[in-house]
Amino acid sequence: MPELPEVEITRRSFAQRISGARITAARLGAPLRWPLGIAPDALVGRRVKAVDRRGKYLILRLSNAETAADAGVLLIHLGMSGRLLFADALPPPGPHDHFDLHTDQGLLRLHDPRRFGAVVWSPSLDDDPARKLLARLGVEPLSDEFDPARFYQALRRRSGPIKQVLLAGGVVAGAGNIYACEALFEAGIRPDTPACRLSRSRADRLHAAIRAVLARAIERGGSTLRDFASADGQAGHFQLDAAVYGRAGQPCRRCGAPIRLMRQGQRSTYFCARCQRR
DNA sequence: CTATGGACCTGAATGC
DNA sequence: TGCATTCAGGTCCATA
Repeated sequence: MPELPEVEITRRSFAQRISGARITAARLGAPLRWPLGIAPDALVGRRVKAVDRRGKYLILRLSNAETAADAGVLLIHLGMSGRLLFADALPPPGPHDHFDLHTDQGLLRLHDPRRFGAVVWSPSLDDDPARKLLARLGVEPLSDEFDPARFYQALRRRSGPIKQVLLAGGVVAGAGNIYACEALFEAGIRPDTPACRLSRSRADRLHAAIRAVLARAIERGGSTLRDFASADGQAGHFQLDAAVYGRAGQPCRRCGAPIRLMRQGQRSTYFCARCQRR
């Protein structure tokens, strides 16, 4: 479900409301992608200081309720079908509700039918398992660290198709299947172009397109393809703006040629063969 | 080191 | 109607 914009929208929808909350209980459901790494009861008495984001991970920073000392982090990943809810009260957990964090300011729940998501406790971001999970992520696309010259240099070292390089997230984090397709359309680049063959000026266009597409998607509240909603239940609207994603056979909004669909590494890639060139 | 394919899991949509 | 197949917003791991 969630790429960077959906994760960021989710973060914004409950970060303020949960900030400072004292954990009163925690419950696990069916196993997720990785084990929690701590007994749920051991979380009781800690506070949620802040909610940050790195790539597609949410980071709940915990502190000891009495001493205010740092008390680890909870990394939350939504996988393909995950979604968070945060409310004063929620119905009893159903078969797809795999993590409940009860606090004195509300109940945070992870709902994830496919269970590719995860909730992982780590002593700090610099310790495993958080360190290991975050180590492979590329730069944050909306930060100053993402700059055109370094982006171009990083692409020169990759021979794979640019779409798959973006999806892998090792160069720049956060673009998934929707936004990788959309950014490549906006930059006029065919998704199967070898990353190392992009000129500096085309890499610059792609750099700008990635930023613009992700920023616009956040403004629109993310994409709701089937069931995405923020932690307070708001659906997103970016899917209505999509130029190529999910539009196979429909006319390109720019030139009218039919949008094409191809497989790249067992993922669907949508593109306009007239507007996007190698 | 990089690139590729398989694995994980459930539910909805499609095809015969 | 029923059953099999395909596809879905991610990413880790083994293999070459």
